[in-house]
Amino acid sequence: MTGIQNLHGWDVTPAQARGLQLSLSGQISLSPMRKKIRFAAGLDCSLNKRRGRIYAAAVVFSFPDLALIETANAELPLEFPYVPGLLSFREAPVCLEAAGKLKQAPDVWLIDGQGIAHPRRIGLASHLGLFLDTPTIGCAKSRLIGTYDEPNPEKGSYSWLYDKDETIGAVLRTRTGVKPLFISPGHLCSFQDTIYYTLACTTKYRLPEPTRIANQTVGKIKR
DNA sequence: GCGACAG
DNA sequence: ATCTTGTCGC
Repeated sequence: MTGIQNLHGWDVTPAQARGLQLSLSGQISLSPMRKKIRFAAGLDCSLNKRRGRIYAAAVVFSFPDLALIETANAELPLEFPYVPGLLSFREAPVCLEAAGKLKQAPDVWLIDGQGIAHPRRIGLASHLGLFLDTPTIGCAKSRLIGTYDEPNPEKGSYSWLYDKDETIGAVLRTRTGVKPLFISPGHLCSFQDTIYYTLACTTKYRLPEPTRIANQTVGKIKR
C-alpha cells in the first residue's frame, strides 16, 4: 500500500509524545465520508513481553459483502511502554508496517482503540488516520475517558460519549445483551459514519469483522 | 492528595 | 495486552 505519510519519528519520550499529540490533533478532520466504500480494513496488535516483541495484522475485506480479500503482518521490537493516552507510540509503528505491505489500499480502517475519544483528541485510530491519510474509525472495547448513559440492550442502540459538554464518541451495542463498544471518529469521518460503518461491518459477534479477524490473525502469528 | 486509566 | 478450562446462560 502506498501513500503512507511519515509525519514524525517514533523514538520520543513520553513528554515529547504529548507535545506531538498537541500539534497533530488540530489536523484531524471530522468531515463526512463521501467516496464509495469498496474495501474496509482492520488492524490489531498483540505482544510477547517475554521476547520484547510487538506484532500487528492488517486485514482487508470487500464491502459491503465482507469477504476476506487479503492479510499482511509485521513484527518489531517493543520500545515504548504502555501509558494510558500514549498507546499510539507503542502500537502505531508496527501497524503502519503491516498496513504498508497490503496490495489493496482500503477505503476505510476500523482500529482497535480510541479515535478522538482521548484527552488530547488523538487516540490510536486518529493518529494512524493522519499517517494513512484515509478514513479511520476507533472501535475500542472499553472506555478511556468520557461519561455516558448505558445504551439499550438491543443491537444497534447507542448513546453519546461526552467529555464535559463536548461529544467525543458513541457507546454502541453491536450485539444484543453484550457489552457495548466505544466508537469514535479517527480521521476523515463523522460520528454518523462511525456508527454506520461499524454496524455495517458487524455480523454475529461483538467486534466488527475487520478488527475481529485482525485480532484472530495476529494471535496466530505470535505463536 | 485520591482515583481512573484504550491495549 | 497477557495468564487460561470449564462453565453458566440465552
